[in-house]
Amino acid sequence: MPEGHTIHRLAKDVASDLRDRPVGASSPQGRFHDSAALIDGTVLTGTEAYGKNLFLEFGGHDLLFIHLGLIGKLRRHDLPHPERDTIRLRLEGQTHGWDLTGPQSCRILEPGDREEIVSKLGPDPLRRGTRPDGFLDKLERSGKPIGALLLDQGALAGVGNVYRSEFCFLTGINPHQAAKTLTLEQGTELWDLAKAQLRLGVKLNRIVTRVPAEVGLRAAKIGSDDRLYAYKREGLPCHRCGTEIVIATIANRSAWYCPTCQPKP
DNA sequence: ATAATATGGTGAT
DNA sequence: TCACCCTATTATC
Repeated sequence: MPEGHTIHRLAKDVASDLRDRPVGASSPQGRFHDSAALIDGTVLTGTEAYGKNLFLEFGGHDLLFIHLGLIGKLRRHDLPHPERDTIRLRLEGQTHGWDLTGPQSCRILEPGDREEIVSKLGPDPLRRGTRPDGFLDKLERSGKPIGALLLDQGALAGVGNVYRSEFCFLTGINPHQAAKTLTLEQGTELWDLAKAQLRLGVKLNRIVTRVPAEVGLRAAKIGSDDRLYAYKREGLPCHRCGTEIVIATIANRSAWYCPTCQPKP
């Protein structure tokens, strides 16, 4: 579920449900009980997404940090909530509530913590006014494969394992190619692509890389397995040339690409 | 019933 | 490079 587009979408949706009103906070699962009591009944004063990191501000000063990790979910429910014994944090507004399960992190930050977290991140293409310089600098110097750099949150914040395979496909770049051997034009193309694609991801609340380029927006009805070009498509024919998509391990995770459309230079 | 898997990240080896 | 964390869903016995 969670790449940067998911977190930005959550920041918006949670804000429109709960912002500027007192929020009920609890921890049915128990592990977050004391911290939930701290913010229970206070006003949600703001939400912020930075890459895959989510910050919720309560009472104008308490900052709650959430990172979903691989399996975490933050789900919206009508009230009353359905029962479940794994809810780390439950937030309740007037008409809707949000349940957090399986997060990698969920804690109240101390002063300075937010700055420390954010300072380790590369530019987030979903944040307004952000420039790609930090990403392009890393690209220029890094001997890592581009498929590894795209997953590095310190180089580019918000891209995950689906988008990295898709961006390499869409730019025709082989994911094994060393980042520093790419041209500035290719780096800029990757940045622009990340910006456009993650924005679309926020809008659709899912990753659909095939739609805008080839089919047009109304093709949201496209078969749910045909939304992507490469991710998890090993052995299947490339949507552009018919060659079988192959799988490789890059930066400890699976990456998929078309050996014809994305040849090694 | 048990195992494998998942759009992530950390900390040990 | 690996083991491990957290949960839910699907696949396999």
